[in-house]
Amino acid sequence: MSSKRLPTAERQAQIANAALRIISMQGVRRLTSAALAEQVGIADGTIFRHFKNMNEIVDAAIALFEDAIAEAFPSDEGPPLERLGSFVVMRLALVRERPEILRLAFNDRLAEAAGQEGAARVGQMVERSLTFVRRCLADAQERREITPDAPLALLVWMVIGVIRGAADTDTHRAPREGGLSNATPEQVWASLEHFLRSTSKEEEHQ
Amino acid sequence: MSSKRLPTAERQAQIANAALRIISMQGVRRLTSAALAEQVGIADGTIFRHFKNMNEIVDAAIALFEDAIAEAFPSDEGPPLERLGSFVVMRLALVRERPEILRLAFNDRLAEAAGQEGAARVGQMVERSLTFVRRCLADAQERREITPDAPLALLVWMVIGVIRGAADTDTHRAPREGGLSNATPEQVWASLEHFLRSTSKEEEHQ
Amino acid sequence: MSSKRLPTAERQAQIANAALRIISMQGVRRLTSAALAEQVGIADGTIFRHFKNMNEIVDAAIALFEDAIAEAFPSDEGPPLERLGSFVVMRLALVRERPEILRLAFNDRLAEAAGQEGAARVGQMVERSLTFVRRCLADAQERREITPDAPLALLVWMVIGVIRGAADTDTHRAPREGGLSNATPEQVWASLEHFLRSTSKEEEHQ
Amino acid sequence: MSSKRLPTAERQAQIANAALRIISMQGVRRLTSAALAEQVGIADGTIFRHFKNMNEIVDAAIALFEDAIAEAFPSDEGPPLERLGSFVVMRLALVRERPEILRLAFNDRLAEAAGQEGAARVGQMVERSLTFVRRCLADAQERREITPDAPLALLVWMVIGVIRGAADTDTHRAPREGGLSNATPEQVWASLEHFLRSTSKEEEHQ
DNA sequence: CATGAATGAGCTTTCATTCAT
DNA sequence: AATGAATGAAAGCTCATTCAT
Repeated sequence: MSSKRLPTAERQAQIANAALRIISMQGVRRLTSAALAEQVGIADGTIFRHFKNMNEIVDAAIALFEDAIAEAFPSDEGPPLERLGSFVVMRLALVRERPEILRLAFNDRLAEAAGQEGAARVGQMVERSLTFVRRCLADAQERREITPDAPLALLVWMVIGVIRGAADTDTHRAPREGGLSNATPEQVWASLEHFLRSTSKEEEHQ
Repeated sequence: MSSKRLPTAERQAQIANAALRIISMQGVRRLTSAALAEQVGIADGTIFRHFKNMNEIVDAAIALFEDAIAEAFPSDEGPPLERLGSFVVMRLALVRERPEILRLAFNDRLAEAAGQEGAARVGQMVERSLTFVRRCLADAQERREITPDAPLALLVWMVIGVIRGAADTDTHRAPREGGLSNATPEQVWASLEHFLRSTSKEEEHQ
Repeated sequence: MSSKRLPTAERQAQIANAALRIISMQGVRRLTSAALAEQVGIADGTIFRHFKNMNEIVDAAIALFEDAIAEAFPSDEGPPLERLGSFVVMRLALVRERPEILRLAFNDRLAEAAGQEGAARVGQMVERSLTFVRRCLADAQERREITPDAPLALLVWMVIGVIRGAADTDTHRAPREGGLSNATPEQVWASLEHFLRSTSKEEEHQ
Repeated sequence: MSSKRLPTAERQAQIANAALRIISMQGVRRLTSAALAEQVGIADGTIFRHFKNMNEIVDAAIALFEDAIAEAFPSDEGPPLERLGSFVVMRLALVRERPEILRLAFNDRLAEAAGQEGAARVGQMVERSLTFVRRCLADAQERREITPDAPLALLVWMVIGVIRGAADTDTHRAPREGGLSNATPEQVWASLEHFLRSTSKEEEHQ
């Protein structure tokens, strides 16, 4: 898959990506130095010219994951439901483009391969996403754009649930009637937003 | 952890349970015959008097999982939102009582340890749950108990998202302000139901 | 294969016979306590109620072998070719009736399973047979019943070769044209004797 | 017993040879990866960089056996007793030079270690040898160089018996009076040929 | 006597890691 | 930088042997 004598930086990237791919497609148990070497197209011993040991490879894979997630955060400015919309759309796009990334977030695989410290890093990114969503929703509730009497956590779970569902559907399962697999991220968000907003109308009418 | 000379059936149950626990708490890579033996309190060789090999242990663990999930299905009778309510409450209760079970469903760990065939079995239980939820929601939409213009898949993901969220919150993370960790399953469902129903009121007013 | 609560002596015989059978039909590597137990129809632990350990089982099997061989020795009296004839006929009969016995003699399997001391015992029985044949042939040479200028060892090997050949043919291979598999032991000996004697005629004619 | 860092091909040869040696000198049960590694002078894990598993090691050993036997076949041309003479001499030489080879042929050890398929391969080489001898003898009978009224199978067994006897004598037992251990292969064949031919003279005289 | 659960040593195999080439 | 042979520590599994029931 790869030729000879690349600079370490490039090889490191190849290896980290291969690790991410293997973990998310075949599982942690298959993440072996031999499997990595084969994917990258080098001899197994060569792996350790570029990384001190397997832990550092998983660290590098986590870094890739962190970067990808970090890029999929919209700005903190603007009206809450707009911020949330950007977030959802970006995440759904990420699901489509790099399905392996989000599969890891909802799935302790990377964490497992990474041990204590790595698990914490993955957990932090997840936490940061939850916090982002929570803040948007809290603001929206305050502005009465969505119903304020639904517990915040419930709303967060529902929004995150949609992203998870999309991640699962895209990767595991065949498209299904009533599914949203061929809806664009924007269409999905439109439906979700409409649904969230609709709950507040009721209050106004009261 | 255990006394001596138990009948095979009992040991098998102990071992399968230990496997479930290890996979869900420590990850597939830690599911070793030594770890199992230690948890059960027997020597490692003894494991294989009770199971032919590790695969069969994972199979047994999957069977436990299947049984637990199968028991957490309510009847198919009755009004849709009532059925859905029972389902959600049962699943949330399962999350509280046996947190390791649902962590597996949302988490390819068991599947990974189990290979092709085992993965399929886990997938089927998940699918069956999704189908149950989808049917309840479709019926509710038909009866106009919830808004009919939200895509069905979206609703399914939101409901499932709540269960997943509960599963994650309960196990991974410290309770948090705005969380629902100390709400009872019934309270969580009440909020969720209120929220779902509120969306249909709007239509009536139009 | 067997019922419950037999006296030790009987079980010992069953077990030793089973060992002989397994070694000669399936090979030393398959001689395990579990395999023995299964053949005899008892639980594996029970084996060691009747024998202290596997070595003693092999010893007992060797004893069976020794007895069978010892019984297949004719008297030392009489004209040499007659003695030799009895010997050959008895051995060929043994090949037919209990093929596993002679397969072991020509085959270090028992010896291998038995270690140093057991190997020596098997070797002794073989030696005793060789010596018997050698003596008959030497006497016959002296009496000019067979040619005296063939080296004795050569004659011994040829006679033993016939017995080995019969042992192999009977067990391994399908009967073949030109074979002797359906000749009686007596017929085989008649041919062999005729052949041996024929070599001496020549001398007489000189 | 060996230095470090040899190319795989060489190590494979070393390992296969060691396997052959161990099987024939110590028995199948002693053919363990540890024993092989020790003989070759490497660590046990290293064995499996050169062979996928023990089966393949036994296969390689069988290949060595096959090659050695195949080389010890003379041409099919020429007068039958001359062909047979070459065969016998070559085999006796093989016995002297590489005693482990022929011990395997007369001994199911390799076959046992090799399972079904391997056993068949060993059996074929044996069969091929028997066929060669049978054909020589049949031709010789037709030409009246040896007596035509001895059953062919009997003659085959006697000739093969001489080779077996030599193989056994050389390896197992101390040289003995009346033995042929210090006769050259050519001398043994001379005696054997003389003996075989002598049987036909008789007929001429009749 | 018989059973079968338990043990622990030993075997095959895998794998991260090192290092001579 | 790259290779691939070598290492040694597990991991999975087998088996003789013990012993509570």
